[in-house]
Amino acid sequence: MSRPRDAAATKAALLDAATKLFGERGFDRTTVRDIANLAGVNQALLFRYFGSKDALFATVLTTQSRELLEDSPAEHLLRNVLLRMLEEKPRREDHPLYAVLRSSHHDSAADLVRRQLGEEYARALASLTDADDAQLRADLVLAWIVGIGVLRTMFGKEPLAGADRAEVAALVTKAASVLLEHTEPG
Amino acid sequence: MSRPRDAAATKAALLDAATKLFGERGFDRTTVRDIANLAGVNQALLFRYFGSKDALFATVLTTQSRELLEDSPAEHLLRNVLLRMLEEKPRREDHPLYAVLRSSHHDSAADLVRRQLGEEYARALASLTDADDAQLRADLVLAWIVGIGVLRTMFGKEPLAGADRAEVAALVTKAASVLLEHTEPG
DNA sequence: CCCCCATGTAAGCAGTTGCTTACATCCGAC
DNA sequence: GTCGGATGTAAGCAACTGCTTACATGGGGG
Repeated sequence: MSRPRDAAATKAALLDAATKLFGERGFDRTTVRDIANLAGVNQALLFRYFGSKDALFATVLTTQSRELLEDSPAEHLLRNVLLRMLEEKPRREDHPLYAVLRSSHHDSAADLVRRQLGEEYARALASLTDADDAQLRADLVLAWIVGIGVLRTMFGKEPLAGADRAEVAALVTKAASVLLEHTEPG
Repeated sequence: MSRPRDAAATKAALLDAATKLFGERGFDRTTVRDIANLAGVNQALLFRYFGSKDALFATVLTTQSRELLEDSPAEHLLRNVLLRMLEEKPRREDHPLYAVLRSSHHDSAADLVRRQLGEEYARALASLTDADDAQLRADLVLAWIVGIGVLRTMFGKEPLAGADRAEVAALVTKAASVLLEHTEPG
């Protein structure tokens, strides 16, 4: 009884619950029992379908960011990521960055995934400039996005936390364009 | 035998070990046994002198923040803070920032860092511009500095983590000057 | 119809965690 | 000296963790 026998729905429920809890509490403070309860699923199924808590975390990160990266052409990536980060009610679970920030891992598969994500964002941003140090410039822009997320959601720093999205986005894109502009011929 | 009977030294050893480990691993991934071992102290003493792991964490943060004081002339503040954030090893006073970032819950800890960030840095940075939204601009610059620290020390993101300090500082100051410049009369 | 396996469940295992307890031992006050 | 509290030690407890196992069950293919 109880659950409909539907593996796909069960997996999805687990992934949703994990996404929410990892984003809100971080990896360590989220237990597999919490995830299973929120999903309304027996916790043994979590291991059947995802293998381990680490693997589930990795799956959460990759699926989340794939969507964002694929939906945004490079020239709009900065703005899109920024706006997502600046949403009125910061739905923490919405952005994998929050899960990453609240879970600092120096071992395990999750660390690898985090590295890959950073590379993907940086590569996309680096394509916006033809400067010699494009990669470094991209890292700096990425750092800015991360820092804004940290101050807003983890520290609640005012006035940034309560600032108007458009205003913030305008200031950041203006300043970041100094780093990401193409050199004009002539 | 073993330890000299010196409560003050024991407390100090525990506090030092806790400071180091909380900063490196965060609250959750640091165990009281780790702290006691690093301090060379029986773990029962940790509870005798600090009450609980939570209380020890709070003590670490408050103790450190009292040490955090840096006076730089406002015009050089950005550069000084930047260079400091780009140092190879984070300073002792920088640890509360990372300790909090690596520790997912602890609201009081977040309050502490927020207050420091606001009063120490943001106010000074805000004095660098006369724009209406000086505070917001200062927060954004501060967010950048924090983000750079996160990518370097927590994520080890390359090429940023291994980049030349001066080069990074040059790029950041150039882009940040867009936000912090004074409006020219006429 | 029946069999079989994908799906779901209940229970528990081994390791770790924060914290406590019961007990030695030292040292200063008297 | 000796008494008592401050200091240090060893052991263990109860709860929680990720994960596994042994077992029900239902539905689709033969």
